[in-house]
Amino acid sequence: MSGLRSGQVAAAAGVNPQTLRYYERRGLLAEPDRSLGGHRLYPAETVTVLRVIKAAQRLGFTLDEVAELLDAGRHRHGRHPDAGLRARAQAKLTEVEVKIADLQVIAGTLRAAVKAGCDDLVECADQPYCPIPFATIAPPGACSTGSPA
Amino acid sequence: MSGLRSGQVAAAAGVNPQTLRYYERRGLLAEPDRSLGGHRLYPAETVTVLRVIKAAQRLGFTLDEVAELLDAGRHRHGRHPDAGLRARAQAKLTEVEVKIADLQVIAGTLRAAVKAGCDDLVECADQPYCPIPFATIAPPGACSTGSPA
DNA sequence: GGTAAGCCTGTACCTGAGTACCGGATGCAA
DNA sequence: TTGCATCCGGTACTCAGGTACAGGCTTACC
Repeated sequence: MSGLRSGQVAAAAGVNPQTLRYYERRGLLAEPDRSLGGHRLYPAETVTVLRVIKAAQRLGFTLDEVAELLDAGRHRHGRHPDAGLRARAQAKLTEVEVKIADLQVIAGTLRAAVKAGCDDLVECADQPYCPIPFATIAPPGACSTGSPA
Repeated sequence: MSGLRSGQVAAAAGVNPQTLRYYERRGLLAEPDRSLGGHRLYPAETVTVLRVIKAAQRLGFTLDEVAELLDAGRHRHGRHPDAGLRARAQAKLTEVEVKIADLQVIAGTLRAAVKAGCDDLVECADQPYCPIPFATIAPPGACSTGSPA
């Protein structure tokens, strides 16, 4: 027995072996047991944890957020309402929806630019027919929510 | 006369003065004339160029891409079809559309997770009812285009 | 001509998520 | 027991798009 070596875990989860140490530093993976010589020996469930991390990242969570999510799961869930995955997923969903709306505005602008046949940005900027909103263009995420939280 | 000083240009365009030097290094802004003492003196149109840069960034172009776009505009347009703003805007539009589709998949997954009431990622990963696709989750942008270019 | 604000160059730092390299130690199989 | 793959730690680097700081010079106004 003993456990899986870092290379095995990395291969099984499809990540770079260095990433395991990185996640350990970041608090996403618990420090595993060691062999007598100091090599890491992981329990099999580490592979699951890694898959979970990758899935959460895919859903838009940062590593810090993933670390909190994992922690929230470990410390008995349901303590206070913000801590759970459900609430955070809801918040992240809102974020993603805002981002989608933002990109849709951008797509609309690009479509208009293509249609209008703009072919030189600097020249265009002075023309009245150019659909690109040079002056009023907002930084990403600046709109749609009334107050900055 | 002489031109605008860097602080004036930066203020007029709403950017950090350091950013002007940064853009100059990156090839987005031409090297301006200097005063006898070595201070930069910008023509008024630089403010327009900065606004254009910011607008293009907002539309999803990287600074390298913006530099190319500006260059393409300067070197007489219409040479070959890829070079123009129109073609690039079309390509960028496709990129943005892919990103939107990707985020919509993510939003759908988050909605499903909220609805299913998942509350602990690691536990969830072993449950059959959990809607989060841990195993099959793809890296961003991996789908929808058949071959990796 | 004095003084303060502004500008100069060069270098270092920031975020986020890793990846790469180094010299040395360990694990495992033949 | 030898040899080689793997792993160790620590450090440095990557990408993108800036931002900050230090130490010194210039400009502008009174």
